[in-house]
Amino acid sequence: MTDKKKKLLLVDGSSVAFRSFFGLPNLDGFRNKNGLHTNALYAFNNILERIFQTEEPTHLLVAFDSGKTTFRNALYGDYKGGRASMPSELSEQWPYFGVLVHAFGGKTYELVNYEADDIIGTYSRMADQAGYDVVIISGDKDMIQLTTDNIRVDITVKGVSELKSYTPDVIRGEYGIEPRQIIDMKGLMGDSSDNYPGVTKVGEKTALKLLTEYGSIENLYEHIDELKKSKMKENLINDKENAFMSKTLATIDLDSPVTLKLDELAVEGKQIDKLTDFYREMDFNGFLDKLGVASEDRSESFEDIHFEVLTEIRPEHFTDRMALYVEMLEDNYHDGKILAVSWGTDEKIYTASLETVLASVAFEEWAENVGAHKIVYDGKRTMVMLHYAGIALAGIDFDILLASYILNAKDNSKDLAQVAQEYGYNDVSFDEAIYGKGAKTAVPEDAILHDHLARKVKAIQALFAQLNAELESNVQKDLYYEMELPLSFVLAHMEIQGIKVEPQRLLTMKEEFAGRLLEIEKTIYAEAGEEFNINSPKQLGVILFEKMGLPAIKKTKTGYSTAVDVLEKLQAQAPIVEHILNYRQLAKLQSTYVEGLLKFIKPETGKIHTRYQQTLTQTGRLSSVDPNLQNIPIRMEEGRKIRQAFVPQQAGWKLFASDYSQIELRVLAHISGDEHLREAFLEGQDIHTSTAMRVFGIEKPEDVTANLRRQAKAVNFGVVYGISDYGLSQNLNITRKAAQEFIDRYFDKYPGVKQFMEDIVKEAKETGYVETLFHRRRYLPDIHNRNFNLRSFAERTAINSPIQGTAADIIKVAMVRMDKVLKEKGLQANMLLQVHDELIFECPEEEIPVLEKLVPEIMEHAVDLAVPLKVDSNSGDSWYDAK
DNA sequence: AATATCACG
DNA sequence: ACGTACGTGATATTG
Repeated sequence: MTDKKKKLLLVDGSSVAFRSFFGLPNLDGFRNKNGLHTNALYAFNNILERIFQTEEPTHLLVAFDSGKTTFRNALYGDYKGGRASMPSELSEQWPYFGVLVHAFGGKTYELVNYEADDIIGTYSRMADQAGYDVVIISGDKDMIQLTTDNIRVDITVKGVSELKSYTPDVIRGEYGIEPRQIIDMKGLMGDSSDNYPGVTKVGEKTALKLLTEYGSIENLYEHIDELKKSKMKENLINDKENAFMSKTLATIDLDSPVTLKLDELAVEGKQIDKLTDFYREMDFNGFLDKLGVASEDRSESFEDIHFEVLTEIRPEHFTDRMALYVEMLEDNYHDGKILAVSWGTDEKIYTASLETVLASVAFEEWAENVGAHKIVYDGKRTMVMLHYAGIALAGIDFDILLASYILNAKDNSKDLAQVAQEYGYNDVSFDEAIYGKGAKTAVPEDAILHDHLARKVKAIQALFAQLNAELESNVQKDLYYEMELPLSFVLAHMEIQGIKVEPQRLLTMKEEFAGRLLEIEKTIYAEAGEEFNINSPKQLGVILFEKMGLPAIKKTKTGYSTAVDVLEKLQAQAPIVEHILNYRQLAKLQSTYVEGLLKFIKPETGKIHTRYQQTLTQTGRLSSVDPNLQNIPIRMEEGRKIRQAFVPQQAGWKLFASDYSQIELRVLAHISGDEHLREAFLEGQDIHTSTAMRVFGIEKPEDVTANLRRQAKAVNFGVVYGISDYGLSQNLNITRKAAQEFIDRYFDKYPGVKQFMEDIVKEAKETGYVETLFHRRRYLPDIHNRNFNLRSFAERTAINSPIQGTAADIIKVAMVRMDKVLKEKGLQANMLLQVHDELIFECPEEEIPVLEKLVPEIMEHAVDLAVPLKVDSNSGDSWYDAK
């Protein structure tokens, strides 16, 4: 029986720490709860993890440089001179690298007067002689001088994400010299980062040529007379001293006075407790979860939680004010499976299986009782889930997720533990730790599941008061209680209601499109002279710009751009271009809308049930997913026909749609108070025509040509987006200079708008955030960024968000009121969809006249602005016809 | 998992 | 000089 061969892993801690820091430059993304930067520690952990797995070392030493000066400074005062000092963001992490290594069961070492290189060199030689395999990890290429048949050196490339292995053979192959000659090479070349000189004008190539011929610096200088007269020879002679000194500096000491014995470097194995403590301190939750034992281990550190698993639910299990949590793993709650339910107060928490809940009258009575107050996490989700279980949840008083989103739209994590942690509550696990992720997702045994749910309920209880108080201090209680929370109930109803879609209409289109696609495909292949994947921008680029020689107008990160604006410019040059544009358009309709929507029609009801994301956008808008019903085609007639498939749920009913006209510009007129913009709306003028008249100095509206109106419209859009000359020039296909002139003229004519833009950016810089009319906040951390791009982006965002956000607020108010009025009036009409500035209803034909009055009434008076709001309405037998 | 493209307001 | 319009989601390809 033979022992496994011993393997020593030597890590240049200082150099790998530096590489870790600069390889993961996302400083803001990696900070723990105390504000400590953790990016380098995170990357360092990754590299340790990886080399442990791939190398399986029996021994480990991580060496660090010690202090500023070493014996090399005695030799050459400027050694490593001129180096920028360590950034504070890295130095604050420095003390923790050792802690991490020790938690991994490894030793660290540093030695006064010596560099990490020398420690590593010394141990590598000791181990080599003792018959170990040795692997060295460093970011410093000088280290490859240490390679032997038993010593491999891995150098980090691209941060720390990749390692390049050096062995004597690799060095011979790459440089044509032996490892021991590396120091001669460095001696001749010098090293700019370590700041030693070498020989003037001698770089890697020359050095290698000389070494292949003469073998070493010593031998070279012995034969220096044999060299032909040249500038290089002169330099060699002049810099002889430097050459020898540099060689010495490059030479790693193999006999430094280290004190640890090889045996003492044996790996002790991961110290799970230390590692857990470390990860917890750094907030490395992903690593905690990966520890495997972590969830158990973590829950040991949790405070004990007392809860009761009920098998029979009775009225005494409920009191007035309780937290409620319903668990489901699927994102899409329209067809997921409830795993279990938990509810409780500060004193008492219960959990129960779905079966138990369904078998109980008491639960349903409590859940449906508006007077029984509930605090939840993601109320809309909870309502829809329970709806499918036959329970009409009512009485939601507070929604933790919704509140955290209002307090900071960045807090839109699905995970309760994430939100809890941000508010300093840590007694609850991340879902990933309990259920795993990806293919490994699994439901744990009941004991763990119920414990997890009980902790969630406890967290919900614990967070309520704090979040509520923060809403209060931000003056956001109205926004929350009057708008967002009631809206979440309205949205739940809309999602449950769904919209009916005729599969037959889509299937007919599918067949037609398939035929036409095939035809266009054939034409394109013929014109290209070969078959290729038209859907691949890469392959298409090769055909258009290489094979056919069309001019490449724009490039992307990965190659030629083949986007519409590019293709449109090439249209005249080759007929294939137009065919590609047609193909693209049809392929998009086919895959995303025809086939895509068909997949979402519920067979039982013939309806599509989207989900609105109420806690996602940074501006306060909703978004729609699975499927997205907010981007159904309308601009092109071809695509618009998709809307013919969207119909009322029963015969004799109609679809009814109302949309705000120019709501964002009206909002701008209000919040900027600009006199001329306000006047235009008050007088009911066509806003783009009015802008054209002012900006282009035209007297009469009838003199504004279609083209001038188009340009004015682009300027108006630009204003809302936080205009820039470049953006406008791109949009209008004009020069930057011309675009700038438009902007100057606009600001000249609308000074209130200009003032607003300046003021709002100033406000953002002072407070760090901007607000809508209803106090919805958007924080702009980049507003002070030194990076021009990031700062400019933040400035444009400061302008756009209050406008887009106020418009979003307004339609939300309208939705809440609309829902209420429909109920009060006992109408059968259902609100089905929201598309940012538009609401879509279905109703019996006879209710159409009612809606025609009622909906614009509510929408136009959702808020009182300095300009009127205007709403246009239409109805028809399909969404297509409600135009 | 990232990138390019394109659908909407 | 810097390099861009604001806000989203779905699909297909490719590394």
